[in-house]
Amino acid sequence: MSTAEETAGGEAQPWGEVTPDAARRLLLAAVEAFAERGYHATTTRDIAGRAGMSPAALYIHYKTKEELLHRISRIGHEKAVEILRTAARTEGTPAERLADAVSSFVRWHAGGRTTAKVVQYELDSLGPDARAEILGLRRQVDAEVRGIIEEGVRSGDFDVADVRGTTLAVLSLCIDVARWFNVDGPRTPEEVGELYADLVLRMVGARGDGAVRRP
Amino acid sequence: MSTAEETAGGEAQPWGEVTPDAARRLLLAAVEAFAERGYHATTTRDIAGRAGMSPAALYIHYKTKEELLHRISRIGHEKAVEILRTAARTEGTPAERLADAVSSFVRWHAGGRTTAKVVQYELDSLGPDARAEILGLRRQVDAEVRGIIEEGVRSGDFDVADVRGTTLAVLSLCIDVARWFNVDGPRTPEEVGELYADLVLRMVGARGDGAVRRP
DNA sequence: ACCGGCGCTAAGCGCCCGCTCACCCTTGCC
DNA sequence: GGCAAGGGTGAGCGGGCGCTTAGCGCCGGT
Repeated sequence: MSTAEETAGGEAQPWGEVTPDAARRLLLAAVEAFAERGYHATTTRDIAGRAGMSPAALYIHYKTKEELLHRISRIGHEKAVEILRTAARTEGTPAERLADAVSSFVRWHAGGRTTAKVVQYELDSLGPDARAEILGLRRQVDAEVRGIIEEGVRSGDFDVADVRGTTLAVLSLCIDVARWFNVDGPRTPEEVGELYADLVLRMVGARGDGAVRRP
Repeated sequence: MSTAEETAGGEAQPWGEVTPDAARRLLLAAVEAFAERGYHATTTRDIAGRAGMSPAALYIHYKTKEELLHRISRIGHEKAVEILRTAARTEGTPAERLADAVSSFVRWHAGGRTTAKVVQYELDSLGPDARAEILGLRRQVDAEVRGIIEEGVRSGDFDVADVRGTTLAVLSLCIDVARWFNVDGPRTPEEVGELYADLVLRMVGARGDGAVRRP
């Protein structure tokens, strides 16, 4: 009713749901710092400083430094599940849905590289409980992609020998974008998304898509 | 002349070239600790403890904690270049050489996951000079794979629209194995290597390999 | 038998970490 | 205007960090 809830276009700004404004600024500062230097190398003083506050202010909104990472990780993973679920539920052939899933997932990793890096690579910095919770979300991510591939195999659109292994490889390819993508590099997130969608369609042996393969 | 220099089989034990025995034990302990907890979360006391020595002993063989990471990273990257160079220089079709490069590179990441994790994911923990040196080795890694793909395109064996982007994707796929591979999981490094070689041949549109694609 | 030197340790220095606490402004309600 | 409440601050705590230093035991050479 009040502020910043609209998801009109599709992405809007990602952290609209974090409600006290100071808490959001702190979270955003933490994302930047964690992405640049890693969780363990980031100090609470650094996070507070980036948010324009004193070190003590952090502990009004978050119990510990780890809670910051936990919150970031959960929100990020929920977004990832949402992206893949949306692609999986649209209408179209398995090939179209897989291409949609891969290109939007890659766009998210490339465009929001800062967030994605923290979400994908700082999992081990969480304690056992938080870690276990996040692993549940990762299983959902895997299940969405595997579902599309399985359906393509059943319908004969895909030719895949090892469905679980190929699913893993497809996700791995998308996730690793967060490691190497460079905002100042030669490619836009959209271009990488398209390239990767083509590559993945080839990986699953999709008929009649991507490259010229019609006799 | 004296000890442990033979590379007979191909891999032997990886750290044979680190000469004072205590220095090698420290390096091995550092690899384990960095892989488990990350560079910044690892203490020099932990490294020395794993090697069965006092904290001060570390500084007899290494100037700083960062020098340990630097040494590990350089040795690992040199091994990576060597693996790819060997595959690129063998005789055979581009498809055979690419499959060889991918499967052996993946085997290295999966089998030596501990080392590979440190080598591939702790680059940013190095200082600017060491980082720049390692980036040079990474450029060699990229060049080896790109060379094979370019040759396959020239000979008409491969069908690739974006050579640089595809090279990046192939390497990315292999490297990310170090993140997810689980020694207690269902796949051996050899199996993953074969699966990935097939997937990569499909990515480059190789004719007459891997899956049934003959009319 | 002596001894120089190397590999190693016990102790500890100075620093900065995550986090706490006592207190202070601002704001909104009566 | 009084005042409770909540967001914010300055100072600082206990502790663990990377790294140093003084000195000890062992070992090969003569």
